[in-house]
Amino acid sequence: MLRPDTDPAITSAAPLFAALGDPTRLSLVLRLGDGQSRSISELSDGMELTRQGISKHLRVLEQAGILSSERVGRESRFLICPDAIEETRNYLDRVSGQWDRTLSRLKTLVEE
Amino acid sequence: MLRPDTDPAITSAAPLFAALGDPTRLSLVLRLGDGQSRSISELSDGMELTRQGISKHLRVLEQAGILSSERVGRESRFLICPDAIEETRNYLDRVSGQWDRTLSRLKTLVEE
DNA sequence: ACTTTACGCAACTAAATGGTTGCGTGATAA
DNA sequence: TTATCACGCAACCATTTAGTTGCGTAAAGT
Repeated sequence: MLRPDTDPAITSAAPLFAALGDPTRLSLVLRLGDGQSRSISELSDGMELTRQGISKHLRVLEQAGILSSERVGRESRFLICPDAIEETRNYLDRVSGQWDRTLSRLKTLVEE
Repeated sequence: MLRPDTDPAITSAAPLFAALGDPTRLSLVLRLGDGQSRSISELSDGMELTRQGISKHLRVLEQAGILSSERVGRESRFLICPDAIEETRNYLDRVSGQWDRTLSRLKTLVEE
Protein backbone atom coordinates (compact mmCIF):
# COMPACT_ATOMS: atom_id res chain seq x y z
CA MET A 1 0.00 0.00 0.00
CA LEU A 2 1.17 3.47 -0.87
CA ARG A 3 0.59 5.62 2.23
CA PRO A 4 0.90 9.41 1.81
CA ASP A 5 2.45 10.06 5.22
CA THR A 6 5.12 7.36 5.16
CA ASP A 7 6.49 7.25 1.64
CA PRO A 8 9.55 9.54 1.63
CA ALA A 9 9.12 10.39 -2.05
CA ILE A 10 5.70 11.79 -1.26
CA THR A 11 6.47 13.61 1.98
CA SER A 12 9.45 15.40 0.47
CA ALA A 13 7.99 16.10 -2.95
CA ALA A 14 4.59 17.46 -1.91
CA PRO A 15 5.97 20.56 -0.13
CA LEU A 16 8.06 21.34 -3.19
CA PHE A 17 5.06 21.22 -5.51
CA ALA A 18 2.95 23.14 -3.02
CA ALA A 19 5.51 25.92 -2.87
CA LEU A 20 5.50 26.21 -6.67
CA GLY A 21 1.71 26.02 -6.82
CA ASP A 22 1.11 29.72 -6.33
CA PRO A 23 1.20 32.23 -9.21
CA THR A 24 3.08 34.87 -7.25
CA ARG A 25 5.69 32.42 -6.01
CA LEU A 26 6.08 30.85 -9.43
CA SER A 27 6.62 34.29 -10.88
CA LEU A 28 9.30 35.00 -8.28
CA VAL A 29 11.10 31.78 -9.05
CA LEU A 30 10.90 32.54 -12.76
CA ARG A 31 12.45 35.93 -12.16
CA LEU A 32 15.27 34.43 -10.11
CA GLY A 33 15.77 31.73 -12.71
CA ASP A 34 18.76 33.48 -14.20
CA GLY A 35 20.76 32.62 -11.11
CA GLN A 36 21.32 36.17 -9.94
CA SER A 37 20.45 37.33 -6.43
CA ARG A 38 17.88 40.05 -5.75
CA SER A 39 16.67 41.96 -2.69
CA ILE A 40 13.10 41.87 -1.41
CA SER A 41 12.22 45.40 -2.44
CA GLU A 42 13.79 44.75 -5.80
CA LEU A 43 11.56 41.71 -6.21
CA SER A 44 8.42 43.42 -4.95
CA ASP A 45 9.00 46.39 -7.24
CA GLY A 46 6.37 46.43 -9.97
CA MET A 47 4.30 43.76 -8.26
CA GLU A 48 0.78 44.44 -7.10
CA LEU A 49 1.32 43.03 -3.62
CA THR A 50 2.86 44.70 -0.60
CA ARG A 51 6.50 44.19 0.24
CA GLN A 52 5.35 42.16 3.23
CA GLY A 53 3.25 39.96 1.00
CA ILE A 54 6.19 39.29 -1.28
CA SER A 55 8.40 38.73 1.74
CA LYS A 56 6.06 36.04 3.06
CA HIS A 57 6.09 34.23 -0.26
CA LEU A 58 9.87 34.38 -0.37
CA ARG A 59 10.09 32.79 3.07
CA VAL A 60 7.78 30.01 1.95
CA LEU A 61 10.03 29.32 -1.03
CA GLU A 62 13.07 29.42 1.20
CA GLN A 63 11.63 26.93 3.66
CA ALA A 64 10.79 24.61 0.79
CA GLY A 65 14.46 24.70 -0.19
CA ILE A 66 13.82 26.40 -3.50
CA LEU A 67 15.48 29.67 -2.55
CA SER A 68 18.24 30.64 -0.17
CA SER A 69 18.62 34.03 1.49
CA GLU A 70 21.54 36.03 2.79
CA ARG A 71 21.50 39.25 4.73
CA VAL A 72 23.92 41.75 3.25
CA GLY A 73 23.94 45.21 4.75
CA ARG A 74 20.40 46.38 5.29
CA GLU A 75 18.88 44.14 2.66
CA SER A 76 18.02 40.44 2.31
CA ARG A 77 19.05 39.00 -0.99
CA PHE A 78 17.47 35.84 -2.42
CA LEU A 79 18.97 33.29 -4.74
CA ILE A 80 17.57 30.19 -6.45
CA CYS A 81 18.74 26.72 -5.39
CA PRO A 82 19.30 24.61 -8.49
CA ASP A 83 19.18 21.33 -6.58
CA ALA A 84 15.54 21.77 -5.60
CA ILE A 85 14.46 22.09 -9.20
CA GLU A 86 16.45 19.06 -10.19
CA GLU A 87 14.89 17.17 -7.30
CA THR A 88 11.40 18.14 -8.39
CA ARG A 89 12.11 16.92 -11.87
CA ASN A 90 13.16 13.58 -10.46
CA TYR A 91 9.87 13.27 -8.60
CA LEU A 92 8.01 14.02 -11.79
CA ASP A 93 9.92 11.20 -13.38
CA ARG A 94 8.72 8.82 -10.72
CA VAL A 95 5.17 10.13 -10.91
CA SER A 96 4.94 9.60 -14.61
CA GLY A 97 6.40 6.13 -14.45
CA GLN A 98 8.77 4.24 -16.63
CA TRP A 99 6.98 4.63 -19.92
CA ASP A 100 6.97 8.40 -19.72
CA ARG A 101 10.59 8.69 -18.73
CA THR A 102 11.74 6.89 -21.84
CA LEU A 103 9.20 8.74 -23.93
CA SER A 104 10.42 12.16 -22.87
CA ARG A 105 14.00 11.10 -23.34
CA LEU A 106 13.23 10.16 -26.91
CA LYS A 107 11.42 13.44 -27.48
CA THR A 108 14.36 15.42 -26.18
CA LEU A 109 16.74 13.68 -28.52
CA VAL A 110 14.48 14.06 -31.51
CA GLU A 111 14.01 17.79 -30.93
CA GLU A 112 17.73 18.48 -31.25
CA MET B 1 7.97 42.89 -16.03
CA LEU B 2 6.87 39.38 -15.20
CA ARG B 3 3.30 39.63 -13.94
CA PRO B 4 1.80 36.53 -12.24
CA ASP B 5 -1.72 37.00 -13.59
CA THR B 6 -0.87 37.65 -17.23
CA ASP B 7 2.01 35.36 -18.13
CA PRO B 8 0.39 32.22 -19.61
CA ALA B 9 3.27 30.02 -18.45
CA ILE B 10 2.51 31.02 -14.90
CA THR B 11 -1.27 30.92 -14.96
CA SER B 12 -1.32 27.47 -16.50
CA ALA B 13 1.56 25.96 -14.54
CA ALA B 14 0.62 27.10 -11.04
CA PRO B 15 -2.63 25.08 -10.86
CA LEU B 16 -0.71 22.01 -11.98
CA PHE B 17 1.86 22.37 -9.22
CA ALA B 18 -0.81 23.22 -6.68
CA ALA B 19 -2.71 20.05 -7.52
CA LEU B 20 0.42 17.96 -7.00
CA GLY B 21 1.29 19.81 -3.79
CA ASP B 22 -0.80 17.65 -1.49
CA PRO B 23 0.46 14.34 -0.06
CA THR B 24 -2.84 12.53 -0.58
CA ARG B 25 -3.17 13.70 -4.16
CA LEU B 26 0.44 12.94 -4.95
CA SER B 27 -0.06 9.46 -3.57
CA LEU B 28 -3.10 8.98 -5.78
CA VAL B 29 -1.20 10.10 -8.86
CA LEU B 30 1.65 7.78 -7.96
CA ARG B 31 -0.79 4.88 -7.69
CA LEU B 32 -2.32 5.67 -11.05
CA GLY B 33 1.13 6.08 -12.57
CA ASP B 34 1.02 2.65 -14.16
CA GLY B 35 -1.56 3.89 -16.62
CA GLN B 36 -4.39 1.64 -15.44
CA SER B 37 -7.80 2.99 -14.47
CA ARG B 38 -9.25 2.58 -10.97
CA SER B 39 -12.57 3.31 -9.29
CA ILE B 40 -13.00 5.71 -6.39
CA SER B 41 -13.67 3.04 -3.77
CA GLU B 42 -10.76 1.08 -5.12
CA LEU B 43 -8.52 4.11 -4.64
CA SER B 44 -9.89 4.98 -1.21
CA ASP B 45 -9.47 1.41 -0.03
CA GLY B 46 -6.68 1.23 2.54
CA MET B 47 -6.48 5.01 2.85
CA GLU B 48 -7.18 6.77 6.12
CA LEU B 49 -9.58 9.28 4.59
CA THR B 50 -13.24 8.88 3.80
CA ARG B 51 -14.36 7.97 0.33
CA GLN B 52 -15.73 11.49 0.01
CA GLY B 53 -12.37 12.94 0.96
CA ILE B 54 -10.62 10.88 -1.68
CA SER B 55 -13.34 11.79 -4.16
CA LYS B 56 -12.74 15.49 -3.59
CA HIS B 57 -9.02 15.10 -4.20
CA LEU B 58 -9.68 13.16 -7.38
CA ARG B 59 -11.91 15.94 -8.70
CA VAL B 60 -9.18 18.47 -7.96
CA LEU B 61 -6.70 16.41 -9.94
CA GLU B 62 -9.22 16.03 -12.74
CA GLN B 63 -9.86 19.75 -12.97
CA ALA B 64 -6.12 20.38 -13.10
CA GLY B 65 -5.99 18.09 -16.13
CA ILE B 66 -3.85 15.49 -14.42
CA LEU B 67 -6.53 12.81 -14.34
CA SER B 68 -9.52 12.03 -16.49
CA SER B 69 -12.66 10.23 -15.30
CA GLU B 70 -15.25 8.08 -16.97
CA ARG B 71 -18.49 6.76 -15.56
CA VAL B 72 -18.85 3.06 -16.25
CA GLY B 73 -21.83 1.35 -14.73
CA ARG B 74 -22.20 2.43 -11.14
CA GLU B 75 -18.60 3.41 -10.66
CA SER B 76 -16.36 6.31 -11.72
CA ARG B 77 -13.01 5.19 -13.00
CA PHE B 78 -9.98 7.50 -13.03
CA LEU B 79 -7.02 7.47 -15.35
CA ILE B 80 -3.82 9.50 -15.51
CA CYS B 81 -3.27 12.01 -18.32
CA PRO B 82 0.32 11.70 -19.57
CA ASP B 83 0.26 15.10 -21.27
CA ALA B 84 -0.16 16.99 -18.00
CA ILE B 85 2.98 15.45 -16.54
CA GLU B 86 4.93 16.22 -19.66
CA GLU B 87 3.63 19.79 -19.53
CA THR B 88 4.71 20.17 -15.93
CA ARG B 89 8.16 18.99 -16.79
CA ASN B 90 8.37 21.62 -19.49
CA TYR B 91 7.48 24.33 -16.99
CA LEU B 92 10.19 23.07 -14.69
CA ASP B 93 12.59 23.44 -17.58
CA ARG B 94 11.62 27.07 -17.96
CA VAL B 95 11.76 27.68 -14.23
CA SER B 96 15.24 26.38 -13.92
CA GLY B 97 16.48 28.40 -16.86
CA GLN B 98 18.76 27.66 -19.73
CA TRP B 99 21.77 26.45 -17.80
CA ASP B 100 19.82 23.76 -16.02
CA ARG B 101 18.10 22.51 -19.13
CA THR B 102 21.36 21.73 -20.82
CA LEU B 103 22.78 20.35 -17.61
CA SER B 104 19.97 17.85 -17.12
CA ARG B 105 20.14 16.88 -20.75
CA LEU B 106 23.79 16.05 -20.35
CA LYS B 107 23.10 14.09 -17.19
CA THR B 108 20.42 12.06 -18.91
CA LEU B 109 22.75 11.10 -21.70
CA VAL B 110 25.58 10.23 -19.36
CA GLU B 111 23.41 7.99 -17.24
CA GLU B 112 22.64 5.71 -20.17
C1' DA C 1 22.76 64.53 13.40
C1' DC C 2 18.94 63.72 10.72
C1' DT C 3 16.38 61.40 7.14
C1' DT C 4 15.48 57.78 4.32
C1' DT C 5 15.69 53.03 3.01
C1' DA C 6 15.06 48.02 3.74
C1' DC C 7 13.65 45.13 6.57
C1' DG C 8 11.39 41.99 10.54
C1' DC C 9 7.71 41.18 13.80
C1' DA C 10 3.02 40.90 15.32
C1' DA C 11 -1.90 41.33 15.03
C1' DC C 12 -5.63 41.03 12.35
C1' DT C 13 -9.18 39.80 8.49
C1' DA C 14 -11.16 37.34 4.58
C1' DA C 15 -11.15 33.52 1.92
C1' DA C 16 -9.70 28.98 0.52
C1' DT C 17 -8.78 24.24 1.88
C1' DG C 18 -9.18 19.62 3.90
C1' DG C 19 -12.11 16.93 6.02
C1' DT C 20 -16.37 15.15 7.93
C1' DT C 21 -21.45 13.54 8.07
C1' DG C 22 -26.06 12.67 6.32
C1' DC C 23 -28.99 11.70 2.63
C1' DG C 24 -30.71 10.56 -2.03
C1' DT C 25 -30.20 7.80 -6.36
C1' DG C 26 -29.04 4.70 -10.00
C1' DA C 27 -26.73 0.16 -10.96
C1' DT C 28 -25.73 -4.52 -9.57
C1' DA C 29 -26.48 -8.87 -6.96
C1' DA C 30 -29.40 -12.25 -4.51
C1' DT D 1 -38.24 -7.22 -5.63
C1' DT D 2 -35.36 -6.35 -2.18
C1' DA D 3 -30.90 -5.49 -0.48
C1' DT D 4 -26.42 -3.67 -1.31
C1' DC D 5 -22.89 -1.19 -3.50
C1' DA D 6 -20.75 3.02 -5.59
C1' DC D 7 -21.44 7.27 -6.03
C1' DG D 8 -22.88 12.56 -6.06
C1' DC D 9 -24.66 16.49 -3.60
C1' DA D 10 -24.97 19.70 0.15
C1' DA D 11 -24.16 21.41 4.63
C1' DC D 12 -21.09 22.05 7.93
C1' DC D 13 -16.63 22.76 10.75
C1' DA D 14 -11.66 23.60 11.75
C1' DT D 15 -7.50 24.96 10.01
C1' DT D 16 -4.52 27.12 6.90
C1' DT D 17 -3.48 30.60 3.75
C1' DA D 18 -2.99 35.08 1.42
C1' DG D 19 -2.91 39.48 2.29
C1' DT D 20 -3.07 43.76 4.86
C1' DT D 21 -1.60 47.44 8.36
C1' DG D 22 1.12 49.40 12.04
C1' DC D 23 5.31 49.76 14.41
C1' DG D 24 10.17 49.20 15.69
C1' DT D 25 15.09 48.96 14.23
C1' DA D 26 19.42 48.73 11.95
C1' DA D 27 22.01 50.37 7.86
C1' DA D 28 23.04 54.08 4.27
C1' DG D 29 22.80 58.47 2.46
C1' DT D 30 23.01 63.76 3.09
